[in-house]
Amino acid sequence: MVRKTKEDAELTRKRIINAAREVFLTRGVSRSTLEHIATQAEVTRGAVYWHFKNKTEIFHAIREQVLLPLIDRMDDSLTLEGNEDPLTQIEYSLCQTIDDLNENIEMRQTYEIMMIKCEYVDEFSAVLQQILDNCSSITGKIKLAYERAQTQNLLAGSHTPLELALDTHLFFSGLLHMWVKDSDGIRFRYQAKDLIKSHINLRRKQ
Amino acid sequence: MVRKTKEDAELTRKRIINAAREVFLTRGVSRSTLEHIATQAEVTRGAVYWHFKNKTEIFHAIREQVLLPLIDRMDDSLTLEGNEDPLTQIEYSLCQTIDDLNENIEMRQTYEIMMIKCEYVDEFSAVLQQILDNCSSITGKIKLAYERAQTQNLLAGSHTPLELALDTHLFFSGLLHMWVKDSDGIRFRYQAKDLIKSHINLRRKQ
DNA sequence: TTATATACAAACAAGAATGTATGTATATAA
DNA sequence: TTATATACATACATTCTTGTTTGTATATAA
Repeated sequence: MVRKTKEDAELTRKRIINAAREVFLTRGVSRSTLEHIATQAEVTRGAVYWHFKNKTEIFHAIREQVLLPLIDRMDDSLTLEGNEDPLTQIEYSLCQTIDDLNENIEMRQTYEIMMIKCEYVDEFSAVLQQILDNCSSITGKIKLAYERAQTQNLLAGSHTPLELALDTHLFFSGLLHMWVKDSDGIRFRYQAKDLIKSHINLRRKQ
Repeated sequence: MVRKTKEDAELTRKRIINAAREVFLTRGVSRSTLEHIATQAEVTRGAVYWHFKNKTEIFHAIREQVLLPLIDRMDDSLTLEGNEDPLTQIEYSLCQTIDDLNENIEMRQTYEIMMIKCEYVDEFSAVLQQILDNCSSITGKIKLAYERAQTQNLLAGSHTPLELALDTHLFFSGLLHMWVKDSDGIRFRYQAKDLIKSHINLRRKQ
């Protein structure tokens, strides 16, 4: 039977997005067909084509649903002058992301899709540039925090905030990739936050 | 015309592997058809099916061609007692990998395929476990080097070799991912070795 | 109250990709 | 010298997907 009100239609749209996330996760983006997604969403391909032009548009919808909130949160926890010292602020910010991954299924699934269930070619290759831009932005935020740490004489050694920020960002990128791949949780998921703490302590003057 | 000798056949096999690497790189693994690969290799699908059971087998052939030599080299440069101090040994070992990526087209292409042109589902998901195992192995090697560094009192701070090794490995994982994504070279490729040097200096007692 | 746009479902047509089966020329072993 | 296995090329049948088109029930605006 046909959905009726605008609210119903919006609900259908969300069902399709959620269904697509599940299907992408288990079958990979390429092997997922609109029929798979429709079935999972308990609608027909007609509904899918009504709400989205094609699979790529669904993909982007999934990305936006999760990534936009994340960037905001990351921004806040790093930029806002908190009552914590800057190094602890960085530590908490990274740990917060790990907590998010653990608690938020949609975010976890989306990260997994973006990292190991998607091929960045053709329509998707533009996403790579977005990712790089995003990284620059995050590194910039971390750098600001390290600058404050430097001003407050919290840092061990004589490394520039930029060096430290790049190193931290690369560490965290690696950690996220491993976190996602380590679906058993044995190698990285359980100790992710310890690794972060340890990473930050490396820079802390004792 | 039909290839004749065994040497010719082996040559055809290699042509197919090389062709597949190129095709995978530009079209992604999923969207690459055996017809694409055959055309690129200037043979027909008949030849491809003669040498390989299917696309997955070609994928694994590409992986083995590059990854096996790499592991050996990484092993050597980290395990062998060189005349360098252990920290420099780690640094050189990581830099060596970057040099390899810059110089060896096949390795560069293969890394790019494995990281951003492949979906790890179904037949490919087993590769994830291999990657994790590989990472454990590399982390173990790095840890040994850090242990020697500790014995020689080269380390700043009071961090365990395991902590340091995990941190270094995650840093390097992140770096490789960024290196691959940064096809312009602007953000990471040009300064990759500086980042490594900086990372190692962070641990060095001055 | 009626016309129209909305929100889908269902049917259709076309192309693409895969695996297999068959054909064949040549090297090689007997 | 001949039989056979090798190393492919070619042809075929089948399945999957996709995009589009058509149909239709219902909400909503006029």
